[in-house]
Amino acid sequence: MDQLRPDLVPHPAVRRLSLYLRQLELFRRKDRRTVSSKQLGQSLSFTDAQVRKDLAYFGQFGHPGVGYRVDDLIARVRHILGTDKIWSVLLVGAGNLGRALMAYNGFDAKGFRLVAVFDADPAKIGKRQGPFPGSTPADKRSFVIQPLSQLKETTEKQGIRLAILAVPADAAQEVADRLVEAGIRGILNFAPVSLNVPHEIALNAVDLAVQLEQLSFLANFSALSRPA
Amino acid sequence: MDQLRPDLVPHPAVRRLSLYLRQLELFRRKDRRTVSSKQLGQSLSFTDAQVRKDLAYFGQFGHPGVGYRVDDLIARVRHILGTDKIWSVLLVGAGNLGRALMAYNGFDAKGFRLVAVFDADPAKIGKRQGPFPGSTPADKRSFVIQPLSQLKETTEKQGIRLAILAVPADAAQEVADRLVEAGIRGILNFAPVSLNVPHEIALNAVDLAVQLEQLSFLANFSALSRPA
DNA sequence: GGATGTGAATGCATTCACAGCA
DNA sequence: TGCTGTGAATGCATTCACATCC
Repeated sequence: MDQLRPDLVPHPAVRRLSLYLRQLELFRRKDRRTVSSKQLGQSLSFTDAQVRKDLAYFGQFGHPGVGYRVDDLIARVRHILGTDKIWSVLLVGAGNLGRALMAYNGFDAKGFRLVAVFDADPAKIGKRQGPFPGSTPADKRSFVIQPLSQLKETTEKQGIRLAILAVPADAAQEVADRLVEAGIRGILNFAPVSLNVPHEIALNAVDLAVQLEQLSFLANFSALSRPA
Repeated sequence: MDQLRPDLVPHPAVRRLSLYLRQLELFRRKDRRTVSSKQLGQSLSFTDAQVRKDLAYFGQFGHPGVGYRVDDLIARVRHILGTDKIWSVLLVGAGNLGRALMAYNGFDAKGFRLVAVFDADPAKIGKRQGPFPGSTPADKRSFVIQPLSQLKETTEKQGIRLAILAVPADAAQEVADRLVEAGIRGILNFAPVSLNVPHEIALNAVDLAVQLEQLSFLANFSALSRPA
């Protein structure tokens, strides 16, 4: 696995790997010990062959006649995805979405920890956000909003490698540049713009409008293309 | 265009169509009158051939020697995506993410309008959320949280066809079932679970963990696979 | 010259189908 | 028998390359 050449792996396969992990964790919560490619596939509407092929890109994890041991496969997939270690993550943008992300407490279980929050607005800088209602008693985290000028220092000091970008569209590219400059290795962009970053920086985007437009397109025609 | 068979169109092409639209609107704001497939492609890191092929799935919109008229192409793409009309959208889940979505005011410009919000929590029902700071003066919208029991009635009365699902994972499937029952045609799911819905219902999912895991995978190897 | 639209060629990803193992 | 892992076959999507038009 450590000799894995990730550029030989189909991108869609990596995406599905995350979904397999999510389902496996669900199976484990239900105390399932093993799962077959068929069962795992069905739970996600993929074929069994797809599941086996995807997993086989990364190694031989299964047991013929038995399936995959749930615990074991979870550990393997986490290792492949790199989430068997904890990633420190920073957030830029303490607006509405930013606050929702600060309040979200599903990060830790997935191997991510939000450790710093930045914003350009002087009115917000230095203010403390949180702790948030609904967070577990053990997890009364809160964040002091930092100015962008501290991006590099904080990133280096805290060994942060991933960033979530939740700023207005017209600020996004500039912030992205500064993130790269600060040494960030991957950016999750929620701003509705296409960012330019050096090719060695991992980039992922979530655009609400794009998502809704897909639905709009499909929903317009679902009546027609219904077979039954 | 109205005779378009959307099942003949590659799914990735539809996704890119949304991105083209976003870029076109950007070009228009900069008062560009026409744009070539090459320019449009470059702005998104696609090839010019990709852009032309994608657009050609839907019709002949370009002018040889000139390119595409920005205004015209925007109108065409909107029509294809179905966002030349306004879609009423409902939201289920008035938690942190739900609140961020209520406060978001980019919906209207894209052809969507959030018109109703539901939650299962009796403590929230009947309460008014908003208006939200940062919204334009003309747009002081607010929402009275409705109980799920009103899902069907509200959906029908207001002609709502799309839903955004922002509830905890363990409630998501049940809510999805009720949305389908209420006559919803498309669901955007933010809960980290795989939903089962009838195939004629359009479904799109955004899972924060999945997004971050992709970055984690890529960032782990970006140092290795750097060519320069 | 500068651009589109599009068949043909290529390249990827998915699916099939089966040998081999528990 | 039940299931994995995997080459071979298929099916999609992307890219090429060029006829066509302004």
